[in-house]
Amino acid sequence: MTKALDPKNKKPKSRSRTATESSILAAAEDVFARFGYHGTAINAIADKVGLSKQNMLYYFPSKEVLYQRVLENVLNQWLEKMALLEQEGDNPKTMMTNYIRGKIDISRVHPNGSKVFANEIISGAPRLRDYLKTNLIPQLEADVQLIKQWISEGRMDPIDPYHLFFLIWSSTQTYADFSTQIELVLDKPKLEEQDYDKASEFLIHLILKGTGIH
Amino acid sequence: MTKALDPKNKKPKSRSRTATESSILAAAEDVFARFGYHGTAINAIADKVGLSKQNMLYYFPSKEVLYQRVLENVLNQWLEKMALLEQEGDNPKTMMTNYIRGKIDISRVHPNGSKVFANEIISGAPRLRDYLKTNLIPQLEADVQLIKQWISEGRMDPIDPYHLFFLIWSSTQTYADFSTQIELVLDKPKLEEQDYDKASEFLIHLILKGTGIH
DNA sequence: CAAAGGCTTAACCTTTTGGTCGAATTCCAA
DNA sequence: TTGGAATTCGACCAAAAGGTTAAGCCTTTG
Repeated sequence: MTKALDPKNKKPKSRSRTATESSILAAAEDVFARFGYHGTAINAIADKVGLSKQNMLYYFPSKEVLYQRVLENVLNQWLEKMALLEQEGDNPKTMMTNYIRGKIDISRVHPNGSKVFANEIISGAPRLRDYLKTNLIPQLEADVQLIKQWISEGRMDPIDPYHLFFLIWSSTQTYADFSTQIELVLDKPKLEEQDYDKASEFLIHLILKGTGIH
Repeated sequence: MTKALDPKNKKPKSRSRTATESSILAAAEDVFARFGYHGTAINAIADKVGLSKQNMLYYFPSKEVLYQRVLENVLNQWLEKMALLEQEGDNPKTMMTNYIRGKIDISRVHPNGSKVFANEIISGAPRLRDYLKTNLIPQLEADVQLIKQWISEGRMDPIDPYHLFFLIWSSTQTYADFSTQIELVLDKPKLEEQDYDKASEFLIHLILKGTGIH
C-alpha cells in the first residue's frame, strides 16, 4: 500500500505512521467485533490492512496492546456523546429525545465499537472495570441526579433512574450488537438509515410516554 | 418439549452416562458464556467437571459438537417460554406483564444461556441462522399478529410490533448479558432477587404505559 | 551523498490446544 | 467367575498462533 505523496509533509514519518496505525486500528476493531479477543488471529487483522504479521507487530507490539487501544478508542468516542446532561435543549423532552437519538446514531455509525464493548462486558469486563468505575459511573451519577431533579419538579413520573438508563442503553445498543438478529427478523441484508430512524422514533415515543415526560 | 428418545438410539443411555453428560454440558455452558467459543479451552471445561480432557472427549467427540449441544439446550429452553401468545391471561395487560416477567426470570435463572446466545449473535450467528429462521421467526410472527390485533381493537397504541419486541428482548436480556456493568453501577457484587423484581416492575410499568396498554 | 533512523521481511521459536490411539481398568450381566 | 462392553488414562501429534531476531530496504536530513 503506497501512501499518497504529501507535499506539505513536515514530518512524513510520523504522519504516515499515524495513518498506518489508524488503518490497523480500524481493521482491528472490525475483526475483534466479529470474533472477540480470543477468536481473532492477529494475522487476520494484518491481512485486512495489507501488512505482514511481523510488520503489524512493529506498530503494535502485541495483540493485547492492540486490543487495549481499540477498546480505548471506542470508549473515548462513546463517553463524549453519552451524557444526558450534555444534550442540547433546556427541557426534559428535548434532551431525552436528543440523548436517545444520539445513542441510536452511535449504533448506526459505530456498530463495531459497540460490539467490542459488548463482548468485553459479557466476558466480565476484565479489562475495563476500572475505566467504567472512574469514567462512566461518575457521568451516570450526574445524569441520575438530573433525572431525580426532573422528577422532583414534577416534569416526569417517579421512576427509578438507574433502570431507565439500563433500558435506554440496552434498547439502543441492541441495534448494533444484535443487528444480525434484527436483520433476520426484518428480512433485510443490512439495516438501512430508515430502520434506525424508525427505531429512534419508536424508542423516543415509547420512553417519553412511558416516563411521563411531556 | 418432548423428551422423546432419538429413534436411532438402540439402547437407552445409562443413568450414569446421562448424568455425566449433563454435568459436562452445565460446565460447558458456564465456561462458554464467560470466554466465548474461541476463548474456551476444552481443558477448562474438563477440569471444572473433574474429568480428563480425553475422557470428556469420549462423551462429546469434539469442542464443536459440545458447543452445538450447549447452544441447542439454551435455545430449546428459551423458545418454550418465549411466546407472548402462550402467556397466561386473557387480556393484553396480563399477558404482556407475564411475558416481561418471564423474560426477566430467564435472565435471572439462566444468565449463562443468555450470554452464550448473545456471543453467538454478536459474532454473526454463524451457527444458528437456520434455527432462528425456522423457529424463532415463525413464533415471533404469530406474536406480532397478536399485537396487531390488539392495536386494531384499540387495546393499545398503534406502534411498530417488531421494534416493541426488540425493546423487550434487549431490555430484559441486558440483566443477564450485561450484568457485570449493572452490578458495577448498582455497586453490588451480585444482582439479588429484589433487583430482578425491581427491574420487572420497572419494565412492566414503563412498557405498559408507553404502549398504552391498560 | 551518505549516515541515521524508520520501515519491512524471512526464518525461526515456543506454547497452547484440539484431537488421536491403544492400553489399562472398571462395570455388568450371564 | 468371566468375557465383553463401557470407561479412563498416559503418551503423543499436528496445527495454529503469538511473538522474536537479525538482516535488508527505503526516506529523510545534515
